[in-house]
Amino acid sequence: MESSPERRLTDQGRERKQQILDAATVLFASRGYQATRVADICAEAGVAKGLFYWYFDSKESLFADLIRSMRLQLRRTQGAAMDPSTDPVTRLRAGVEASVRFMVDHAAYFSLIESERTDESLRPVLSEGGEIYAADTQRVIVEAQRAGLIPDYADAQMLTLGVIGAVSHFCQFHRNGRTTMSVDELANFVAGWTVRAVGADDRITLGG
Amino acid sequence: MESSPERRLTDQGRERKQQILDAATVLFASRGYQATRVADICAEAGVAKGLFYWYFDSKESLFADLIRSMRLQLRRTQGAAMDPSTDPVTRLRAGVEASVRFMVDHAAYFSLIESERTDESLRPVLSEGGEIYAADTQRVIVEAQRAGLIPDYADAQMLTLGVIGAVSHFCQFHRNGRTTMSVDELANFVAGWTVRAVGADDRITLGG
DNA sequence: TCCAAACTTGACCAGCGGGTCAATAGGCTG
DNA sequence: CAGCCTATTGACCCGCTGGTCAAGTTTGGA
Repeated sequence: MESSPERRLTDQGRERKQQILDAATVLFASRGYQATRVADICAEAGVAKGLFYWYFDSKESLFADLIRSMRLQLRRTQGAAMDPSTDPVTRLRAGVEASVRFMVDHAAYFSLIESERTDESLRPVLSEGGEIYAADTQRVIVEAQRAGLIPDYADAQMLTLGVIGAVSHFCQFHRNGRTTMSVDELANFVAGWTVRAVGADDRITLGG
Repeated sequence: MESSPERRLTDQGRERKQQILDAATVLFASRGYQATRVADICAEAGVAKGLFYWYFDSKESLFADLIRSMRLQLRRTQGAAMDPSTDPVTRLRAGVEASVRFMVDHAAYFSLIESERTDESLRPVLSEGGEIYAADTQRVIVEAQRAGLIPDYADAQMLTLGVIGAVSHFCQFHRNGRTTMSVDELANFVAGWTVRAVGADDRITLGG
């Protein structure tokens, strides 16, 4: 019931908190949120159960912490990915590749998000972001359509959904071991896939 | 502990069982498997708790029933949609459209599958199929590659994953209300998307 | 009409799991 | 050293939930 808004954590305290956070990440990712017991987290972190509630208000609050911290990281990384001086299709390609790499690197996080997407009690935390990515992507696509690089017979919004979905799905397959491609190959393949799907394919002289 | 392999169900019995199945479907879809209590299912179905265990061995066994029956239906539907006398790309298109329609029609089921994908205890049941579906799709793609309708610069397996992923994520977006397309529009759009992504695009005279 | 099997009920049970708490140790500051 | 705050423990609590059971009702068939 404690854990007031501001409580001074010593170095050791911060370390312990992170330790619990890490343990939770691992377990959440492999079993999902619901199926992971607070006792499991504590065991994994090697601390007593009471300590969990010294650092977190509840299991759910820890989850929220986790998600928020990840989103921060993702936005930072993504921002650096696309060179604004290049044409929109190139940027789209670069963005997709960067996203794939990031998602593969942080597989545990994304596995977690994926699995708890429909959990009612967690929905607010999960949906509070996400639209941002969509907006970023859609902007590039619209720009490409204006430049005539993507035919506009399809709704930009649908194309955006497709791109986002493709990235997340291919990464999911990669996590599940359904493909053994290296990260580089995967990133390249997904980029090609989305560019083609979006109708911006510039292959003309491609062959077997 | 009962529910022997063979027990004669009367008409009323079958009806009741279906009733419970239906109630479970609704609740699972909206709250997920873990968060749905057996008591909730019984309340929704309007029967006493004991009756649940007259028709099912356990909560998990009911879940398995649900998944298996749905997979059967999907495969039947898809098979019926693809006319073997047509070329592989046309068949791919038809299969995708049929799948989209089916998934939209049975949104509740697929929402369920999506949400419980990473649940450890449910993984066996969930993954036991799926490969069949993938194999069906991959066969068509390979055929198309052999016929020269799809360039073979890409691995057929990856293209297959892409198709399956696209169908399921577009349907997911539809369930979540991220798109307001009608089913017909959606099916058509997804078919176009996958055909393009796979590299079998035959648009030449398409315009705005 | 009568038996057995199908069906239906709701009280009950056992264990699990999130959360609490009192007690204790350790460390910083005056 | 005294006082206070952080840190840490593990036993304990209690509500919830999957599953059981004994008892009763209905149905189908001989």
